[in-house]
Amino acid sequence: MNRGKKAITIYDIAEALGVSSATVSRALKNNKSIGAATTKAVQEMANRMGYHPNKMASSLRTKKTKTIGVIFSWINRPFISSVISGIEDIANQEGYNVIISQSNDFYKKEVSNAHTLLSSRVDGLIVSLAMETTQYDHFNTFLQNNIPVVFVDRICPDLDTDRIIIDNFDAGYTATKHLIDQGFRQIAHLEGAQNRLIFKERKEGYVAALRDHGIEINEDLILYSRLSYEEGWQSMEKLLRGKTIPKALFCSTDNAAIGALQCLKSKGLRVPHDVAIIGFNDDPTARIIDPPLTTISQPSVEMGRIAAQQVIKKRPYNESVKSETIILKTKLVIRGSSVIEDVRAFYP
Amino acid sequence: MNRGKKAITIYDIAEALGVSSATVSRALKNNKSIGAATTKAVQEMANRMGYHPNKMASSLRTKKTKTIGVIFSWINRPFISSVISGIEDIANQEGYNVIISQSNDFYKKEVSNAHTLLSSRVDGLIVSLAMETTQYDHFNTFLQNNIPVVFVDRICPDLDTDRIIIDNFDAGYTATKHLIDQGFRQIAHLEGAQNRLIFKERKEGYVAALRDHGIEINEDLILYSRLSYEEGWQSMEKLLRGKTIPKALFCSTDNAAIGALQCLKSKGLRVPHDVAIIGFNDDPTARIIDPPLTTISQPSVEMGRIAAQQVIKKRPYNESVKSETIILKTKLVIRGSSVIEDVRAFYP
DNA sequence: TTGTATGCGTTATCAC
DNA sequence: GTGATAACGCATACAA
Repeated sequence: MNRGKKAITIYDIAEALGVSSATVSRALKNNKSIGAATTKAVQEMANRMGYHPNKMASSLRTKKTKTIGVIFSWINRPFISSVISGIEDIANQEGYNVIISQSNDFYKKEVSNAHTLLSSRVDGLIVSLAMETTQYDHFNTFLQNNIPVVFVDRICPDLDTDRIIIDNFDAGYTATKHLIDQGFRQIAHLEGAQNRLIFKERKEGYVAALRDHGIEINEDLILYSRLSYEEGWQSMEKLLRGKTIPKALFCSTDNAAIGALQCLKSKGLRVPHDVAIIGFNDDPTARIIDPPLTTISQPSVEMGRIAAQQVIKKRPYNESVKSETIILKTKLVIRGSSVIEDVRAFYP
Repeated sequence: MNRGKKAITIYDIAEALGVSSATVSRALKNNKSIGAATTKAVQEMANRMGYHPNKMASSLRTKKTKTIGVIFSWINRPFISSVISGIEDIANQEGYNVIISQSNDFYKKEVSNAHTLLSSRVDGLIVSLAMETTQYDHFNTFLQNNIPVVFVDRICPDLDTDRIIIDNFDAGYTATKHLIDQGFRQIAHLEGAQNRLIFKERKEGYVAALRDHGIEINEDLILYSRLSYEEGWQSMEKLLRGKTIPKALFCSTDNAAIGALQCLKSKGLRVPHDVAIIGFNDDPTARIIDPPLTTISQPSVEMGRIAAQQVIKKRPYNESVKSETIILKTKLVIRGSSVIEDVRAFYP
């Protein structure tokens, strides 16, 4: 089988059956104007001949591609790959394809990805912004052409589009309050890039919780980084060298929290007895580390599903609803890293 | 901006410039038969008008979609999402789109995904088989139509296609030998579905290593499961209730290994002193758990990159090379879970 | 209930 | 160098 046989078209089926291509086209879509017998004959023949409809041709004609474009920073991160899994789930159910691209947190790559997806004439776009991005022109063409854009997690405050998010302020507040409730008052925070709303709001929640409980904000206890494992470790070292060593720590990612935790362990300090820790995301590592990490869990797969549903079910803009912001619930998962009486359960 | 303006075409540019659409088409592709001045004018106008080429039309005409289809079991797993990240990386570099679908380890979904991707007329296919799959007809159409199919990790032994794999036998052998070298002789194994080659070969490596060192195979020490965290835990419990309690354990996934490890810890047993453990994959959890898990690491991102390169660069079948099997190196990452003199480093 | 004819936006084959 | 035109495979308005 050396030469590629060329793909079967509706014309081939039509010829084999002695009917017109129009009839075949209709019969394949179960158009009721076609007789039951013909319809059956066409579909059987299509099967027998190994027909696979050409999506390009159909899309060109109907101007619908049944394709969702996706742009995320990195797809190999627990939270993000779960969101994508959710997107793919619904898309598949609804007969949509998903084209995935990653920005690697670069503005330029995000723009280029957006252009590519525009050329692919996606029917909708799901985006979580790159760390760098502060300009949003590359999404305008989508909006102008009435292609629904849904932001997930790292949203765009300036654009009036659908958004699927969690209440990051509330989550930050809850996490910090939990530490306060355990009796801690010197509470540090590892913050992320403040031009991304999620990190800004988590920090604001932290600050508000302290304020509400009469605890003064100590800027020395707030450290900025990109919140990787390594940076979590380094930040902890910096904190340990500081004037006031915190008794507790709220981190805006699990990675940073776990880095900090390992740093403490490496120096013979105990968690939570010397420093209590809370992370953010509930990555698989969180329940595995010893002590297991208290953290904020987000419904990642669900976020993806909802995002896909929004894109697919989206009403046209000229109806009453212009854009929707859907806020999902988070959960404070309390584990050993923040609670002194260590009732730690190994089993999930 | 309520009504969607319809997308710009080469005709719009042609009209604006008073040239023909053919000239525009050529100029946009930097065809040298077009004068430098015209070319420049066209490209500038295209930019100014916000032109984005319609991929559907172009694909229909050229019969090339510049799209790679991908089928994996689940995309939210560390190893797999890294492979995909690698694929996307190269694809992006080469101007290809990536359409992702997951089989959820179901045969039926894999077949349906394959059909969808066929309809999308992907220029190539990258697959890692579902757990269930034992029939491979759904890939034949691709091969007959000369669409390159590359299997990654979970390959198809019956189909003559490109493959990107690791030497699972060697890895299983190396892992087991490492345990033997530490002085262990009662070594158990948690195996996966034997109809997937990767698990079969890992087990065969384990068996061979034991044989080569004069250790008898004890079938009671070989337990089958789907190798999840929970199943790893349960398998460990079963082993602990057995006649001969193993001194060491080689698991075909990190998840199972970590489940087993946590089970031991929950019962007050110590790793590696009571039971030494080795996993497989080097998931992020492996270096985080206490003690850190000795495991086999695979170059996951690299596997993805190579798979994408194979798909894109693929020579036509009528040249001399028909198919290639690329075997990548694995590495035994030795950590605290398998070595008694616990020189454990917390820092990566 | 079915057939005919046209166009979707590109590219490629001719011709000039 | 550039222009006219056909063709890719499908869906649909209009006829019959």
